[in-house]
Amino acid sequence: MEIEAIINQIYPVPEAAVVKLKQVTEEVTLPKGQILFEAGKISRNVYFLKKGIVRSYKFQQDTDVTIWLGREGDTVISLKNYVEDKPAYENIELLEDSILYRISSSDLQGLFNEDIFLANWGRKFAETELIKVEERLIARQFSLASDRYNDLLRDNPDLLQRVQLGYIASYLGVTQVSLSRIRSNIYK
Amino acid sequence: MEIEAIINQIYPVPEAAVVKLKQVTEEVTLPKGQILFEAGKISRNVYFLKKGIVRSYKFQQDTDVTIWLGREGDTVISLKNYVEDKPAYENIELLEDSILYRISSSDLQGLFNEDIFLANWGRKFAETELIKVEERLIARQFSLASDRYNDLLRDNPDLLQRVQLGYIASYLGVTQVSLSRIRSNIYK
DNA sequence: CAAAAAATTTAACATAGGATAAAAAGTCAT
DNA sequence: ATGACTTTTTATCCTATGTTAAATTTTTTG
Repeated sequence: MEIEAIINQIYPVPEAAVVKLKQVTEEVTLPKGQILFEAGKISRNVYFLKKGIVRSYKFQQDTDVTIWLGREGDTVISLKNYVEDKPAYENIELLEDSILYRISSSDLQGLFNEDIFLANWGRKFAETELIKVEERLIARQFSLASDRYNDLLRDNPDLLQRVQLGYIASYLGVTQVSLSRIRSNIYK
Repeated sequence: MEIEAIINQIYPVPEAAVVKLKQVTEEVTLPKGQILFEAGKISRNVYFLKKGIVRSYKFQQDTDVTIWLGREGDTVISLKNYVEDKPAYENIELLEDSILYRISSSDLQGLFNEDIFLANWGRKFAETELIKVEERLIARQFSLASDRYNDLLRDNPDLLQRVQLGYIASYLGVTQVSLSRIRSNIYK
């Protein structure tokens, strides 16, 4: 997915704004396993995924919980870095060899303060992500793990192909064993 | 809490921008029980809470789940209305007689497109809310209901005073009965 | 202030999903 | 291909939390 398409899919902006963004964007190819963000550290970068898949996870109390999965066209940031300039609470790694567009946070910040279209573009990005996360929080409350699995299967079948089940499990909010049970249809 | 303080607490903006916002702001006093947003409907307003308390909730499968609780200084919006101009999925009601600042979405939208400071202010608002929701989602995974209750007790003791426990329960992601058990310290 | 209504707690029982461990299946390197 | 390692499934047992209903307590209202 090309950078221009990614930008306009988040929120359409005039060509001039796209050009400004492209000027500070660098394309990088990185191998599977590469860590983009590390818990406890500050990274001054933002990425867009041209090709590949990415996992954000948190390690706590001996468990590894997947917070988010990203694919082509998604924006990869560590919220604490991006919003508050503070150390990340999560790790973000590449699950496949990937091609990414990289922008430094300070360049992006500079553009936000200088171009109103980009400022509104950044606003839309955060707003859209906000809805997604709120919907996930609500789904945890209203639906069974098996329903959440079936929803994922319906809406994002490719994720299930490309991401190992242990990661999917905690993304859905259950243990791997439990997800395995769900899949084998003990329930339903 | 005065409108100027609310605005600058979200993200500081120049006085000129505050003035623009204030020009389109109206102060309204509304009684307890008043519905600000209704599921399935579009409302073209945004509110800031000067005084009072507010609850956002969703009714589904015979259960009423509290999504969010707001108090003095908080911004009250329906995400689907605000971001996508679509019908709300939640209801939002006043839990106390309240005083609010009201702005029409179209006025706000107009300011976002005209004033870069306000556009970035709107961006910061969404970003900050995004972090809060993501942290709640993560807490659901890592902590027991009793821990989440104790965290709320520590960080927001006033909410527990002002909001009935049935609402608090689903906000924490448990049933009222379960919260009652937690409080009576069967656990811990 | 008494009656009615609403909110909270308590009790008894049920279950989705967690924990641990072992078996099976799949992947990778030599 | 063969063995080593990783991932997924299966099995057993267990617990936090759900469900329903009844008993209290608190709040509201005539």
